Amino acid sequence: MAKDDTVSERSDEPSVLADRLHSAAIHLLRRLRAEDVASGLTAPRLSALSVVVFGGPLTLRALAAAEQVQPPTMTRLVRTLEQAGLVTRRPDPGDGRQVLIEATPEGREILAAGRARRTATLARRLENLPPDEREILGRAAPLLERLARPPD
Amino acid sequence: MAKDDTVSERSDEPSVLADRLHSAAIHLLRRLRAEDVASGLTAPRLSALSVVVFGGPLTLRALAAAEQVQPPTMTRLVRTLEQAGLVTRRPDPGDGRQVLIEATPEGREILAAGRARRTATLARRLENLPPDEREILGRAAPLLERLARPPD
DNA sequence: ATGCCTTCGTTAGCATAGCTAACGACTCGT
DNA sequence: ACGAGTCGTTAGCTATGCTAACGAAGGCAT
Repeated sequence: MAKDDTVSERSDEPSVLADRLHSAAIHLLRRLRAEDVASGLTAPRLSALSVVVFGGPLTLRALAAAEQVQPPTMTRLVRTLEQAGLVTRRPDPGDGRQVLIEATPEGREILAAGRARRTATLARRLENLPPDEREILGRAAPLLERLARPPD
Repeated sequence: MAKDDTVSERSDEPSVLADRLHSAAIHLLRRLRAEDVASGLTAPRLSALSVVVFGGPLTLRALAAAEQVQPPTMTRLVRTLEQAGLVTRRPDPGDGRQVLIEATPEGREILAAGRARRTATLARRLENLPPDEREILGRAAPLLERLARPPD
């Protein structure tokens, strides 16, 4: 192997790059799980709540699609958020089948606090990064989000 | 909010960047889950197998630490890999408490095939990316892996 | 050499989060 | 008005994470 491939290896081969991004995603999430527990909001809950807070009222199906999860999974997720008083559910006035999910003021507060606590560790380490490396990550973030989105 | 912040927002604020990286990691993994199922190897199994294949024989505890998971979780993970014939477990000759985990030839084959299948979708999309964007991701991958590692 | 303390891996039991299948309620087009 | 399609839920399964508790093995001091 190359002498200093630990950090500097520049995976130009797409399949290798894909693999490394995938591996990095797994380990990054495991790394943050501890903070999740402390905040009382697990990763999926926090992620879903975030969409509800910033995405305004939306139907359960839309929320499930946004989170790339099947509807039953989102039903359960929303129920726990509702029981915690972070979101409300009300029937759509125009279509009785649909349910509109909206964040409560408390949900918005909790989200802000939870996000802060959860990303504190990561943010601290980002602050200690050299500016050029932080710059790279700053540009990579939108690309990663795009990669995670459905094909079109 | 800004009009076109969906993709182009350049999160310079560390806490915002941390949050976006976290969100991207969640969605990226959900995106790849379908391929996981098809390959018969879930994300944690594939990740652990990868460490065993490339990290040579190692103890269960070391593997758990490498995967940032508690020992009981790794015990179960290894058992399923062993039942699938992808790894072997043998007692450490020098220390009867420890167990050495090693990949079988079949494990190496399956890993290669599984990784290929799993990352195929992602790799295909990476190939379609403009060279400059792929370059950014190529440089970001090692940084992300470093971020996910324990402090020091 | 004996005993205590630590370390390793396992078992047991719990919570969460994903999925599919099946179903009732509702809408809509004909 | 009725049949087809859509929405959300329930039921039930699997996988993955955790902590607590335990037995087996090693290490060290006396």
